[in-house]
Amino acid sequence: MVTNTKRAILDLAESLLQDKGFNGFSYAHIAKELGVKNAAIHYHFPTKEDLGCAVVQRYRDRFQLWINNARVKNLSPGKKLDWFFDIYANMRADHGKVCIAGALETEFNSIPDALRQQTESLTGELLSWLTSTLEEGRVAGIFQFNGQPADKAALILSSVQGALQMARALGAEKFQTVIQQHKQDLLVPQPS
Amino acid sequence: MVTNTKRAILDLAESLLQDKGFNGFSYAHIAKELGVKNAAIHYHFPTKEDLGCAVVQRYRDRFQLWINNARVKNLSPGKKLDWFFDIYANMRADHGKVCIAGALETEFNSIPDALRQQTESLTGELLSWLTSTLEEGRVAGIFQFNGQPADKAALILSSVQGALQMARALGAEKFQTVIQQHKQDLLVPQPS
DNA sequence: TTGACAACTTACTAACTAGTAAGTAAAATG
DNA sequence: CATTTTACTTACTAGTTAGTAAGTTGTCAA
Repeated sequence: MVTNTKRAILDLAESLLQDKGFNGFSYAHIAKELGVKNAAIHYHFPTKEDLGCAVVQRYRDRFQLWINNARVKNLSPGKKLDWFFDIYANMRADHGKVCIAGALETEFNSIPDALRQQTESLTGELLSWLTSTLEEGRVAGIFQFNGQPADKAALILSSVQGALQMARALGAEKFQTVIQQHKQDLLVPQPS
Repeated sequence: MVTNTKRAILDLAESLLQDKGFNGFSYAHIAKELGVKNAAIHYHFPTKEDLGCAVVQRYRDRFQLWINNARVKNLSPGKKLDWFFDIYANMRADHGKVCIAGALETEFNSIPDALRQQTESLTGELLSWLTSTLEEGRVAGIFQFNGQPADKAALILSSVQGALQMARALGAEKFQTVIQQHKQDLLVPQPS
C-alpha cells in the first residue's frame, strides 16, 4: 500500500526535480510544503538517492504502462508522435517544467550512482520507443527521414529535451516552433 | 588587469558548471582545488551570483570574438557549421562537459536572477548566429531545410545541447550520430 | 484487550553552504 | 621613502544540508 504522504512526497519531489533540478531542492522544502517533518520523508525514503530513484522508477513504470496500453499502442505512428510531443508540451505548460532525463543528465556528475543508472535506463527506454515508432511510420509511408531510425530518434529526443530548457530562456513559443519544425521535417505530405 | 588567480577561478568555475551544474559546486571546491582560501574567491567575486555571471559573460565575449574574427567569418556556411558543431564535440571530448546554456536553463528556477538574464543573452546570441548561418547557407544553395531559418536553428541548437546531455547517459557515440544526422538532413548533395 | 506494527514527531548532529570582518605582506605609486 | 592599494589569509558566523535515534499515536489483527 502506498500512503497519501508517500505519494505526495513522490509527486512533489518529481515536480521539484523538473523545476529546480536534483541539487536544487532539499528534504526541508518538501517537508515544509507538505506540512510534515523532514524525518517523515526519511521514513519513506531513507536517503535522497532513494527518493530520486523512486521518482525516476515511477516515471519509467508510468511510461511503460502508457506505451503498452491499447489507447497508445493502437494509434497510428503519426498520432503516436503527437501523443509523445504532447507529453513534453504538457511539461512546458505546467510551469515550464523540463524533462526528468535531461535534468538528471545535466547534473549527472553530481548525483548518486544509483540515480545515474536510473537515468540511463529511462533515457534508453524513451529512445527505444521513439525509434520503433519512427521505423513503423516510415514503413507505413507516413514518415520520411534520412538514415537510421535510431539516429533520427536520438536527434528528436535530444531536441525536444533541449527545447524545453531553451524555452525557459527564450519563451514557450520557441518550444512550439521546434515541435512544428520536427513535424514538418518528418511528415510525408498527404494528398488532400 | 586579470590576475592568475582570478582567471584560474573563472576557468575552474566554468569547468565545474559544465561538469556538475551551478548548484553542484561550492566556493570550497574551488578553493581546495586551487590551493587558496575561500575568502580569496569572495575577494574577486563577492557572491556566487557574481561568479556565475562572470563565467557566462566571459563565454559570451569569447563567442562574439570568434564569430567576428575573419578566421570564422570568411568560412563557407558549411565550414561555419562544422566549426560550430566542433565546439560542442570538444565539450563532449573534454570529460563529457555539457553546454553552459543548457546547464543553466535546467537549473533556471534555482539560480540567481542576474544569472538567468545572462543565460537568456547567451542563448539568444547562439541562436542568432546559427540562424544567420543557416540562412546564408540556404541562399548559397549549400543547405536545404523546411520553414524559417530561426525555427531550424532552434531545432539544431536544442538538439546539440540535448545531445551532450544524452551522451552522458548513453555514450559519446549518440552525440556523434546526432551531429551526423543533422549534417545529412541539412547538406544539399554535391555532384562529385 | 493486548501486542505489534505503521506512520509519523521531537530533538538532535556533523558536515557543508555562502558570506564577512579584520589583519597582513608585497607591490605599485606619489 | 612613505603611503596607498592589491591580493590575499585567518578566523569566524548564521543558515542549510542530509541523516539519525528515540519517543508517540493510531490502527488492526489475534
